[in-house]
Amino acid sequence: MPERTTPRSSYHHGDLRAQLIAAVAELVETHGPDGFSVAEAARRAGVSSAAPYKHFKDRPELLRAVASAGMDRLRDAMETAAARHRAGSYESVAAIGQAYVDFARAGPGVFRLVFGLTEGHDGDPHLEGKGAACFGVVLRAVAAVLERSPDDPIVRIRAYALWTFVHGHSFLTIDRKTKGKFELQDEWAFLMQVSASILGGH
Amino acid sequence: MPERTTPRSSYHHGDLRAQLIAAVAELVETHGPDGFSVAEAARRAGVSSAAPYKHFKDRPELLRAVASAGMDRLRDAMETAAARHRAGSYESVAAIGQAYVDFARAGPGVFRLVFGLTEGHDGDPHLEGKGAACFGVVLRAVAAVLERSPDDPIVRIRAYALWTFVHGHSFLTIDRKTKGKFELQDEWAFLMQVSASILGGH
DNA sequence: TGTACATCAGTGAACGCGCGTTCACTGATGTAC
DNA sequence: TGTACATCAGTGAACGCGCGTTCACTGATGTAC
Repeated sequence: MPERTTPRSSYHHGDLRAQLIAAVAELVETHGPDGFSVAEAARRAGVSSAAPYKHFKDRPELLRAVASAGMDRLRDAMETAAARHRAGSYESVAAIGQAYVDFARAGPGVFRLVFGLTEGHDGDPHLEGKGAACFGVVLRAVAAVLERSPDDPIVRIRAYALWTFVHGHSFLTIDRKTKGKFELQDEWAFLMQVSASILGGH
Repeated sequence: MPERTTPRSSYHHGDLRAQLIAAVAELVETHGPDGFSVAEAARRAGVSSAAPYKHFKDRPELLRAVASAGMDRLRDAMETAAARHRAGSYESVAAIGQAYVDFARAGPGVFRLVFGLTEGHDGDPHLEGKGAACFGVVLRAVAAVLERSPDDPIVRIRAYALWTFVHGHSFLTIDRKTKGKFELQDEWAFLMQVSASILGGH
């Protein structure tokens, strides 16, 4: 449906920037991280193909904005999930993992984009900062479980192992690589079990 | 360097199919899974832009061939790595993981392609079969450690957990998401430790 | 061994297409007086 | 409250580009006799 959802009443749009980001996110979902065009995004926002350039310098900048917005939503989801459980519980850690996987499943294209944007624009400090914020959520949860500082190397390596694991599960899930090999019955139990086996050992 | 490496002597090329696959693999490394064109691949092989169509129906078929070749190399690397250690040892499992990570690091673009080709051409049975073969390598190694059948659900879930973990580490590594968060000192020790903690529990 | 011919793997020119981006423009908005 | 004007966020036409794919073709190769 390449129609804009809310027809514009006035000459000025008022919300174009956000709507372009949303349109690109949709396109990325259906056509992959490179399968969008500025033109198509403009079309979906009900605007001429030149309009986006009032808000974004060029195509890459628009794409980065989409990734950035995705990172924000991810961190938000992780924090909300963690807050629903007692700090220091395995559940709080598993819940972060579950939020992560759910985020990936809800928008595989944006998920891939968020983590695959290394191509070309390596080391955008803005994006890197947001990525670090996400890891911070995991770090604090793990620190609470282990009753250690988030800066403790042990906390860091365990947090990384957990992240790695959830990240891999997310990717394999959205890429349907589990098909025919392995059918996961109870994802929550799986997350709890692996969290425990990574955090439980000494 | 968009030059072909071995200048063609005769009118017939003799090795075009393989050389196109190699050229696309290179392009995918530098420009991402969608950043290649049939035209550029032909140019690199020193051939007219129509020539590839003698070997591949269309662009997607060429891309699938690249993914397929990548899968072959990956399975090969895993099998070779496993064979270097005693069957049933943690080392054999960690070695498979190391081969996997090394493969990803050696060609991040192709690695991403191999696992991200879900877009559009879902469920290519040929590719799915090769994926299953890769998982089979892990499955057999884990079965040997646990002294159980590869069909045992416990073996399957542990193998999946391991795969997940190595897959995630591979992605985070090639996407440089570890930068500033966590510097892995000894990857082999890391792989051994996590293998043990996933396989060692009961 | 020589020749006729079918087949194969290339050529190169051409097509239509959609894209990214620029440009001079114009309608709407907000603010200073 | 009214008006002049700067600024902002759009328009729409145009550009050059490279791509995917097709087509009629041709040179090289292998095989049957």
